[in-house]
Amino acid sequence: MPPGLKDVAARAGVSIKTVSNVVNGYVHVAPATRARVQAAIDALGYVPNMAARQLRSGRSGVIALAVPELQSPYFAEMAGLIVQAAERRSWTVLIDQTDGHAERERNLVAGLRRHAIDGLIFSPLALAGDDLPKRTETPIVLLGERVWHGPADHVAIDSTAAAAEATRHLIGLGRRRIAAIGVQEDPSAVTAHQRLAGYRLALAEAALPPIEAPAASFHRADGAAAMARLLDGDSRPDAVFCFNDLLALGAIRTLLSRGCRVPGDVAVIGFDDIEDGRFSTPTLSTIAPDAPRIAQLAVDLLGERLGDGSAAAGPPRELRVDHRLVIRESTAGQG
Amino acid sequence: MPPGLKDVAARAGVSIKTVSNVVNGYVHVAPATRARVQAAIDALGYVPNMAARQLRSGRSGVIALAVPELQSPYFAEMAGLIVQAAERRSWTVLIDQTDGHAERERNLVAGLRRHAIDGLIFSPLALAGDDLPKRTETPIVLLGERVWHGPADHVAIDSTAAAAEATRHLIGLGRRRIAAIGVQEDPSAVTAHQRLAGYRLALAEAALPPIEAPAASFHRADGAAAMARLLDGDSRPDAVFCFNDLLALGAIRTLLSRGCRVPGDVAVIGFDDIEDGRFSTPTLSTIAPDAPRIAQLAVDLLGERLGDGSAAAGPPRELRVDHRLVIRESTAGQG
DNA sequence: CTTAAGTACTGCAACGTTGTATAGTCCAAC
DNA sequence: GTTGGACTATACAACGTTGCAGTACTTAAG
Repeated sequence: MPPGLKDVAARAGVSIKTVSNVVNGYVHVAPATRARVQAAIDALGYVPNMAARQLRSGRSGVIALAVPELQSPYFAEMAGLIVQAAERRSWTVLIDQTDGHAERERNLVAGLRRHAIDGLIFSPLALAGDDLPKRTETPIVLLGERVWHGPADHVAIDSTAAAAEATRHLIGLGRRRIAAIGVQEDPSAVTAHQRLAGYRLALAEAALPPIEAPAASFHRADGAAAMARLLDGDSRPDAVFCFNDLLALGAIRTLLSRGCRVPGDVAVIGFDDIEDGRFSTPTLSTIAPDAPRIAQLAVDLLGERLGDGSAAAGPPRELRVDHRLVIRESTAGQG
Repeated sequence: MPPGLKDVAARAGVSIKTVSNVVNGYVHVAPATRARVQAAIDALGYVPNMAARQLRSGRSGVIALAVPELQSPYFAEMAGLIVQAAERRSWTVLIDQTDGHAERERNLVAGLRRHAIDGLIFSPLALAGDDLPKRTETPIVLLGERVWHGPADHVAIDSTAAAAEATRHLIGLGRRRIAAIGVQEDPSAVTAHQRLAGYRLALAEAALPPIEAPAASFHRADGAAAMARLLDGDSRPDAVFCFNDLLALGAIRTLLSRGCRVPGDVAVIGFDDIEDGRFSTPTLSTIAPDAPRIAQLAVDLLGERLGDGSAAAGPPRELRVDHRLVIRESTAGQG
């Protein structure tokens, strides 16, 4: 049985509350007493019991991060950054995988773990904006592209504008048959829809016809399969905008294994700027969201809502984060 | 203020304990009472308070997973698998990033969060076996290659044997100048040492000279840099065994960008079988640990230690998991 | 000398839950 | 008609912590 305040108090010859005061850095404790208590704490190896603390205070010091899947590098990198940002506030992060199932996402928000976490950073995949309850027990920060004017705080880049930029880059290379990989029918697939919108916008500006290839999900295998279908079809593209980097890496794999040169025959651009793309062959042009800033802002937003002060309430905030077009070999190389 | 047992009890006209009994599925509750209580629970949206439950029971239902970094695909994939395995026991997983700092790893084991977690799955990078305390408050399962006969349970593949296999594969291709990338001086870098041992073993069998290239850490950039140094040096290799897949992908990037053919001029093999290697160009030969099984066993081991029954005590267990040599284009391709 | 303010510390209650002890009811068996 | 057992429900105490109220002493001001 680990020692409690009681045991420390007995050993130091003071009351339980005094020990508590020392632990919490309360000012009015005589130096001599403080030293005596501290000695007892060290001797017994006392560690505060978080469960009891939480029971009293209602705060656990734990925030949850819900992502579709850690196996995707983008989410893994984001998770890492959020853990780092949370650490600066000495919060711990509990990671939930939703696998993109709407029901799991709904359960999460409905607050199954309501008492265990102080806040939730949520990167929804299947959940549409309307699915979120108007007011939630624990503050929620939404991550990634979302419908604006939702009921919760959210941090995102302007996905549509970024997609348009990527497409315009391909157009600027002189390409005319520009395909998009990653199209999804499901109306709740907001990411796919926003990137598709940007793609269509840019093509319309240049009066070029869209070539839209669906993808069941956003993994390498889906990109490889979609590219294969495009190559087997009637309208072989000379450039492809993939809705994320994994799709792009899969597409490049198919292209190269069929003897197509990248970017010579087909230029490819992705989205997310995962580390893989910086070392792939060819290296991958992409849209780079300012991921560290997204993580920091998400944590800061939670921090404001949790601050017992005034800023806790207030209307949902929508923070937009910058992105950059990163041009690498897959669109500008010699291959 | 969220409702508690008290509120439900008042609404259903029963005692607090009866509500508790309903919630916990205690058998001897009259059907009528149960229904009435359940109705009150639903009406109020009662959710048990985990903090209070933990305070009573000493169990939080949370296990921690400590990995060096989520940004590395291998650890991200492993984290995902462990979250899935834990979910089957309805445990949640709290993820800690140690960044490979020995001090952070030590703190973790010393149990800063001792009261908050029921168990720890730990993938140490900097911590040597001796650093672990003999007996810990919370059960610990070690992941990845470890010195055998340590003080805690552990699950690992036979890293040395696997490294030897990979090296023998290169020898079998007829290569004679076989380099290793990922050598680390630090005696606590167990992974690097074990893989180096396997490499040396296989080379010694074939009476071939070792060519050993250090790497500061196990990222793509380190692999790229190490490969560049090898190519600039005197003994240009015709094959490379990289201590993990990221190093290998970095090495391949350097080779291709300098006009070397892979595997034509230099064959490359990695270790871990991360998803990237299945879609890179060329696809990456590698050693594939049975990762889902590692995750499952790690969680099961914790489960046994936490089982209030008999199996809780007992000497540390060492579980070995299978691995496979996966041959892809980077050693067997046409390039 | 009285009052007020500040310092150092203590004791009690409460957070929401569950284990143990207990009490009452009902029915069957002796 | 008593005894014993199974069933149903309750009361109380704890788990370890902290907020609040309160006591006792010291110092400074009026």
